[in-house]
Amino acid sequence: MPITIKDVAEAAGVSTATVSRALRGLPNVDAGTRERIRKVADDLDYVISPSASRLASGRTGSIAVVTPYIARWYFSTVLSGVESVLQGAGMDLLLMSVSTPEGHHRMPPAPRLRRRVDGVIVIALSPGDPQLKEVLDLGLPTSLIGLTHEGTPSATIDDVEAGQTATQHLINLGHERIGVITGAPVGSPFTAENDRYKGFQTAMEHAGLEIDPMLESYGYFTIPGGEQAMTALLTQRKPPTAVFAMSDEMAFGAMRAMRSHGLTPGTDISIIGVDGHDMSELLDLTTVAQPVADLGRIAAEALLLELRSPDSGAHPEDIHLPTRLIVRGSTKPHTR
Amino acid sequence: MPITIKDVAEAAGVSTATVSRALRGLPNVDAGTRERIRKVADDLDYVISPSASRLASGRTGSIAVVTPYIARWYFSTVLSGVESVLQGAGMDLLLMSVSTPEGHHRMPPAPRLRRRVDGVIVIALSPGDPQLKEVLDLGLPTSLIGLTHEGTPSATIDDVEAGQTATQHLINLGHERIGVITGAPVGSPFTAENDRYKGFQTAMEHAGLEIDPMLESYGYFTIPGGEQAMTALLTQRKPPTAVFAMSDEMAFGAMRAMRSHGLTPGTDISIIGVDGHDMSELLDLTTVAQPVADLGRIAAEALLLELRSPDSGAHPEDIHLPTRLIVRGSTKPHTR
DNA sequence: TTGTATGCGTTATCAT
DNA sequence: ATGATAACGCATACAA
Repeated sequence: MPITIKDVAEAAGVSTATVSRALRGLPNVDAGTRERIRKVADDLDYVISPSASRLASGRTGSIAVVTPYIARWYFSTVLSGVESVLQGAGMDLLLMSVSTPEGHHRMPPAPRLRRRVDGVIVIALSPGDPQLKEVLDLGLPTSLIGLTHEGTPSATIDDVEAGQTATQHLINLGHERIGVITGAPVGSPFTAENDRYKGFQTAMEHAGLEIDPMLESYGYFTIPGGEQAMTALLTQRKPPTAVFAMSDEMAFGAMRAMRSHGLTPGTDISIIGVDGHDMSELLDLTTVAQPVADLGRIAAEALLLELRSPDSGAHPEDIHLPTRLIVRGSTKPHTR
Repeated sequence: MPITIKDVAEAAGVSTATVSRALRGLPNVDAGTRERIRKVADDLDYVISPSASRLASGRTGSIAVVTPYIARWYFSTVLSGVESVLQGAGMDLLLMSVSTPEGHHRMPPAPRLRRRVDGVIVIALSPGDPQLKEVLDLGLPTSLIGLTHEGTPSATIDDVEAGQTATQHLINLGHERIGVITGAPVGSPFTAENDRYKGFQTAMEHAGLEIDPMLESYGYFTIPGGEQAMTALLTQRKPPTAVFAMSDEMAFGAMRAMRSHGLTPGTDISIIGVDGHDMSELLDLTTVAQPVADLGRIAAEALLLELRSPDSGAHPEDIHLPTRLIVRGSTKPHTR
């Protein structure tokens, strides 16, 4: 029923081959012919059949975004950056979540990727996640965001630096008993998390401060988690005077825990996060902001580039984007 | 290079037609044959070619989600609900934003939808938006979320009720000078917004209270917008004692404005929002919560249903999901 | 229940 | 610069 390339060809008095070339902007087409074909196609309201085009060309014109979450600030913001670029490039964006909104696992994404996308963008999956390996094993052009993997291009921030910056800020304010809220309990496989911890360690060492294991807690990168983590820290015999939370959302929860205990963030206990979350300004949270949407854009652009020149050896492995310390009211000089 | 249906057919000693039927679970296939084919396909690691299948069948197996924003709480949460259902149904989800992350306009979505999806889910576009009309005019099975349109199924909350509930709550607390923060300046074309305002009016009328035009402001459904709006209200000669903000995010901004003016939300001025935003609990904001992810799920399920039975006359037009008043510290009895 | 054969709408190769 | 035509890989009507 819909108009096909054949209809256009007949109406324009040329072959389908010429129509195909003309409409795709390929060379070796008379300028006049091309214009005529364009007009005819437009008049006929012709729309190419993606399925047919894909079948014949082998290219799908679409890119999958694999993410553990959709409704969380970091992920949705990255996603918006990615979408922006892909949309501009005329690429279809296939969204694929690895876990349900409730956090449950579900069908692995890899099988659902095969034969239907030209490339994949993976957001902040844990490097140890088997799902990640499966996706990478697909052998598709891939771009990582918020995690690195040997041999795969990625867009990240310098998490070591971020952790160090955050910690150093607290140190500069005179704090010595500095607590830390990480994501997962034990040696997590999360690149970002590990690196931020390294930065924390480095800063502490340089300052000649000791890391008290009792001042370490974890909050799964969620608000409630951060609240619990902070509560745990507060119930120590000797609570910290400052806390480095590895994400703004955990910091939010931590601030809430402080208030529940009658403490004022900043005044009683300093707290700093990482992210630059929309809400951090509102909550007056000091944070090490990262250009999240840009991470998405950069990764998408890198992938598009690779798709266009599958050969060009010089693949920039990992692109680092700068972070920025934003000092607000949640961190204040230590008063003894 | 990849395995095709032909390879499977040969390996299983049957025709491609039988393989096609067997693998798709169609009837009229011997149970044994089907099993054998399944095993062979599995052994060969066969994956169907979507392009070929689509071209031959005419179905794309994918659904587009058209949304004005991706990185905002309401939209990303709806999206996660939608994705969850579509993923479960084995449908591809094509994400298509109508504006850039910066809010700028871009290529209209309608042309990008043609011939590549079986159905469309539209999230909270303004009823007057030309983009919406274009999408609807595509004639594709469509499901709306957060907006209604004559003749198109939708999943929404009862916004009139929500507005009324919120306002009534303030009234019940003894407030009389009640301000309202809407989204857009003049008679906005936004279904939800208009309805919430109607609810506001109704509640005020029933209580015999007058609506002071000077106590109406707008904040574009954003935090900064809400802050400005509240600031405008606070600089009135006679500020309100309570404010109904049409979204939690605007309420957040409003709370910030209050604090900037040395006022405490709840104690000095009561404020209530609509949404049930993740952060509302943290900020102790009273709100009329809506089941956002559910809206996405319901809409997706409705669309799937329609795709499966294009005929079955009884299309439930608009599905209303219940809201829930959550009272927190931002609203308190009026003290004169 | 199974096989045969045609069509789906392009792309791309090879001529011209 | 343009045309003819063979893939591309599957679905489906029709036969058997």
